[in-house]
Amino acid sequence: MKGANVIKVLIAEDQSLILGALAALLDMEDDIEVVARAVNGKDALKLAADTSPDVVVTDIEMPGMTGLEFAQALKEKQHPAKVIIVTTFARPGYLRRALSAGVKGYLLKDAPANQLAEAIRKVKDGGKAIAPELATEAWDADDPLNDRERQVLRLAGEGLTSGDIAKQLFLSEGTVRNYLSEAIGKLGASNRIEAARIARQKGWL
Amino acid sequence: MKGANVIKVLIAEDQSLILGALAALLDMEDDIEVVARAVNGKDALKLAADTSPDVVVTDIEMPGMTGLEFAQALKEKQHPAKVIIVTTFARPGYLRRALSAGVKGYLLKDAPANQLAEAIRKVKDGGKAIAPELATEAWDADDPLNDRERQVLRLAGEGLTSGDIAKQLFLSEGTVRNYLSEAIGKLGASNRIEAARIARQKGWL
DNA sequence: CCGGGCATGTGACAAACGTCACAGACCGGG
DNA sequence: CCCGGTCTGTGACGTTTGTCACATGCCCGG
Repeated sequence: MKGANVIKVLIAEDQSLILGALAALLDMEDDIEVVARAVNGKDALKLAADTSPDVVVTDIEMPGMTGLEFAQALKEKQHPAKVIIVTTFARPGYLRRALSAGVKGYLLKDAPANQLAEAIRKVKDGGKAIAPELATEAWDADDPLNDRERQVLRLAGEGLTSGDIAKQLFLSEGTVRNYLSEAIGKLGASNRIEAARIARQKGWL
Repeated sequence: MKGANVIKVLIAEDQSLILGALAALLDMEDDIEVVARAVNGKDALKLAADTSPDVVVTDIEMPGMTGLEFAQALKEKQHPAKVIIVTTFARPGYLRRALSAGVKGYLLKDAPANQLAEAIRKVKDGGKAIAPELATEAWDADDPLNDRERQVLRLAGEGLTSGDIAKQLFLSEGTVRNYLSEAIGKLGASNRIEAARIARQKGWL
């Protein structure tokens, strides 16, 4: 549990207070050493190259580059570090995207505090650590929206009218209404507001 | 910095991982001792009575009883503990409600990690600790909504139709439309969706 | 008791929304 | 080449939304 056997960890988290607190939590473990901290994905990418951590712990929602994009980038660079996502959001869509980015762990912020260290050890040894409440329902539904529907729905969720959306996407208003109608149908909603809410909650944005 | 001079702290935070991490962070300080932890406002209230902490650090958004309601309750019981709010949300409405509940500190989760301990010491000594980015803009706008408008707008933001809202609140549909129209006007929005978005973002729910 | 707020309801109207059937354009595979 | 998708647009239709003027009832202070 010492010397060369220490697990080197990089933490990425945009809320500094949480970042510091997580670091303090992990530093209490004998076999874990926090070798670097980053407040966004870009910094994390650079620091990962410099400090070659064994495991990266990252949030998802960060300004600039999200944790998911960061994991994707690490994978493309064939960096050997294992990635663990720690997030507030139990959204199946997030987990799916995370897994296809090669992420090895996905924990929720309301998991017990000791699970983080456990997950790090497990992942370091080649295992996986997925939050149990998500492991099962991850595959309950695929994102049924296509790109246009997603774009239109996102803008509708901001409060734009069909006409506004049409102008922004260079479509006719009728077409926008058609896409919205499609999306509402696919999501089982009864209007654009509910549809946007559902899509957001599932992580389909 | 030891013995009777240690500051006794209670932490309330619904995300266990963050709760544990914050506790670890504070336990590193010689003059601070975490005497209790709670994952919601109700537990916090009971533990505050049992352990008589000097300072309570609490999140706002927790299931059941929010941090703001908790602060209010502590004040009504005339409990001597000072309250520090730690939250993600820089919403003027929240800060205002917090201050009128007698809260002594209001920090954002993206503040530097060492500020929490600093804030605790400051508040313990009778001072205040308000996140600087909020201190100024706290008074830029008052919540213009009345209770009915708030209720109606909240439901509208969920995607309910005017008719649904009317049934739920035992109002006529026309009245619901009137309240919505009022709210939309007051908030400078152009439809219910935008109005809900604005109100949510300002912390007026 | 009166007057003025406030909460609630009504009716009417234009605008926006949601649905549907359908049509042209394009693109790829057989 | 034609056939089948997918994307986009149109027109029509009934429904919901947003706005406004106005009515009713209720309570509180003078």
